[in-house]
Amino acid sequence: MHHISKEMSILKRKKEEESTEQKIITAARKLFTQKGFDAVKTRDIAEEAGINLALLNYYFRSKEKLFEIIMGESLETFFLGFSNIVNDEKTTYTKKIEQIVSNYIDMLLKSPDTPLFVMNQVRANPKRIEAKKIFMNSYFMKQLQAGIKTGEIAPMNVVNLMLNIVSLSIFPFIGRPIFQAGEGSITDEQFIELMMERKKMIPKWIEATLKVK
Amino acid sequence: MHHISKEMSILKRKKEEESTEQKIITAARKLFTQKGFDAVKTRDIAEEAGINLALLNYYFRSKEKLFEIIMGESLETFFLGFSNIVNDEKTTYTKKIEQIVSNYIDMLLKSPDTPLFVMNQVRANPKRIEAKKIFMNSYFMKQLQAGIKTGEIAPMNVVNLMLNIVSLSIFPFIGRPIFQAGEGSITDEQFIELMMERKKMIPKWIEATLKVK
DNA sequence: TTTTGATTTAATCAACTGATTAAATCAAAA
DNA sequence: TTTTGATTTAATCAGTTGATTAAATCAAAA
Repeated sequence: MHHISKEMSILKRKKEEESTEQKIITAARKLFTQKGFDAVKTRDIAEEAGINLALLNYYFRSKEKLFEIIMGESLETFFLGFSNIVNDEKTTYTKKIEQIVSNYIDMLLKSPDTPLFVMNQVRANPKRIEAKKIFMNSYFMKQLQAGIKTGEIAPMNVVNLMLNIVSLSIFPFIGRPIFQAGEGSITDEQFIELMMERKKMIPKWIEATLKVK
Repeated sequence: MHHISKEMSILKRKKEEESTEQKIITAARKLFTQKGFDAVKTRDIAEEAGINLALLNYYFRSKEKLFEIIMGESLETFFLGFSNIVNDEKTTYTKKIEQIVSNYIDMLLKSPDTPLFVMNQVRANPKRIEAKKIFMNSYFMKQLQAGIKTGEIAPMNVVNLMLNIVSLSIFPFIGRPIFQAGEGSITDEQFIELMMERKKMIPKWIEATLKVK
């Protein structure tokens, strides 16, 4: 019964700084991505959002409901851009490699906790993610196979190629806490700088592997 | 008081299949690495170990205590082999690259959940891990810099080189649930086969990147 | 057989947690 | 001013969870 009024309120609250719904989602996203589902308490979310527990359940019926929203967002962030790039028929495969790398590194510089969060949740609750299918049926895939046929690319398992591109782009963000732990470690600025360099270099490195027999 | 008798029992129980302590640790390792600290209940561990809750607390005073043991094991698994390889003064840097890759892929084929587990825990509770220090002070490092000086290796940030080696080796295991989700996905056997191929190829790919300017 | 320590059973605790409810408050629209 | 909906406060509930305890059982050593 309470929830009918909710929808109407959204229309009313026109251009305020941030709606209560958004405050809750923002807080939930921060905590869920940082600590995972089980480690986060609904009371923590309410506090982080600057509201109270009752209101949280007034907007989102349950912790699970709220979580699913965050999860959906993250999956979209993670796969949507990829899908668009890889199916563009106007770009060369070389250009696509650059775009995939740029896309991931830029995104991860903004949301560094996303990959660990996504990997955890996918493992805990195997979703219908068709990452491999997207790649296998992509225009990018056809371009690569054409390149192999002409000899421009050395024969190789294209799945391994794809693994290489995403590994080099994503892993540094997953392993970040390890490189940044301890004394003589990297500052945040140095890490960003390093990733910017990788953004330039990964496509070149990948190109080099395409010549390896 | 109960815990004094525990130590003595270890001496007694000579060559039985598996001590109760070990059964508990094995169960805890399985569950913790699969699901993380918060998602695992002490009752789950007891059940998985085939004993009861009271006995679990009789051996290990608390869930935390038990967790620290598993965590320590995992960190050791993850970094000890690496440290040995990288400081061997008798092998070439090329050989070291092969060994690092082999070491990680072999280990991860046995314990696929370790990296995600370690990354999660390190982030949640930043430990004094000196991964970067180990690498920076290693003999491997000196060999690389010597190679750059002679021009055998193109000038590059050695941290990026290290990142490349571990990214290519480890990430496929972290991303595994994604590649294996959905319909037209890879079987376990195919995944292992793919990793065996990577074990051969990654050193070659890395070699290729060493020539990139 | 007696004794000792390992293990189980079962009950209990206190704290936490997700969720709900009713009443009060508040701000803004009508 | 009245009304309406958003939000708070405070209390409560039931289920979970980590942990402890006492008594019973069991197996093997002494």
